[in-house]
Amino acid sequence: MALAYIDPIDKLLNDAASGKSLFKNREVLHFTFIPETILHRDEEQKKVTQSLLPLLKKSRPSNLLVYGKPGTGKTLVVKKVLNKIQERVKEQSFPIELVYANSKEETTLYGLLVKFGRQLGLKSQKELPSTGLSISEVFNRIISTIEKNTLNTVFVVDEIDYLAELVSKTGKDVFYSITRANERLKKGSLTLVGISNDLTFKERLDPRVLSSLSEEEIVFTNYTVGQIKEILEERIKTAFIPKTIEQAAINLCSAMAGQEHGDARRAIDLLRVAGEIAEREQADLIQEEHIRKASLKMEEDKETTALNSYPLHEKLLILAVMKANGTTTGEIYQSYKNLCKTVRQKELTQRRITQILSEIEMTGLISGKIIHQGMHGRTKKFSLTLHPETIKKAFKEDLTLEDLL
DNA sequence: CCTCCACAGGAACTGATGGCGT
DNA sequence: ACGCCATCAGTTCCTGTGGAGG
Repeated sequence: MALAYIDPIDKLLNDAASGKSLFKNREVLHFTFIPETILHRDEEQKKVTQSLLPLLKKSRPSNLLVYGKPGTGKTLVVKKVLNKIQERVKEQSFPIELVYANSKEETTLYGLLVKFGRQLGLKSQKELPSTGLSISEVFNRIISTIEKNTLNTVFVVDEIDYLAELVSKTGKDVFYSITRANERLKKGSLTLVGISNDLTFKERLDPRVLSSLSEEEIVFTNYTVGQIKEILEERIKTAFIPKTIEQAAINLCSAMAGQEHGDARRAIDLLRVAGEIAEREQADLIQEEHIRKASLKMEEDKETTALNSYPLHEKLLILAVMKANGTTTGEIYQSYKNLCKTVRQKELTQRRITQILSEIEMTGLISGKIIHQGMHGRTKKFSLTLHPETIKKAFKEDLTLEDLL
């Protein structure tokens, strides 16, 4: 007699296969995927194109600075325009070389320059080692390749404010070198397109750099809730099978993203995650409820990955903050020292701890507030902004922290 | 009005890492 | 083999500070 055993794996696989998919083309819901239509950005597209027009005539356009909050399509528009121009010029003997780098992804100035160099054809370690050279040497090599091949280069620096930070930290004049590189070039040219989220970052820049960097400026305005809705609907047409998503869900999704400074990327992500959740639940309609779940999930995922990516002492500190919730640096430090003792770790100095605390604060996992207690001195009070359960769950895998939970 | 607390947070430095050019 | 360069985590030393309590 056959056993009435149903393999749980088979069951899940069967269910998944029989359950219908809500997606027609999931790819469309990734913001990086460049769609044919970028809605509500005609003005900006025009402006960007206009300022880069000189490239067609083999001359160097002004350096360009593009501002806008996250998810306003800045990067998309810039990339699209440049790609089109590049295509146009392909047949001509004066090619445009397009290099793109996101300063946020590169932790160092050196890394950023290397990334540029790589895209310009300095592929091998020999031509451009990933470490060991001085920054000016890397820069010289980049310049000489441009010259050698007579390239019209366009450097797109995303999140240029981060780069500005890096530069100021090391005290190097790279910006200045880049913006004035054209004076050194006998052949070829170099145009800088900076993209920034921070409208105030200019003020922190060296005035000499500023004058040549921001020859032209374009500001991307935030999307309104209505515009986000239209963008979503456009994507939904290609991404989902018709009639799988409730109108109310779309409204909620655009409203949620709209409140957060009109971030279209977030809205699209939200929709995708909601779709995935609905699919897993075998629902055949995406409803408001799924959007809410998706929002929660994304929030939690973000927190968990952030927590897990911290090194040991940062984790210990978060635990210390958790144990001594809502208390001062001094108390947290005590608590932290105890934790160190139990896991047999050498404790760091208080100076370092304050630094780490403010680093963690920046990511938003904890929040701090400076308080003055008169003759009891000045201190900072920290408290968790997330659920202790989330932390416990995230740290469970870390063996060194096992017995602290 | 002055004092003095309990830290905040800047600056400069160290030591390790990793890899260059010569 | 040697000096050099960039970077990172961490340390040492430091100056600055709002207001309760004298």
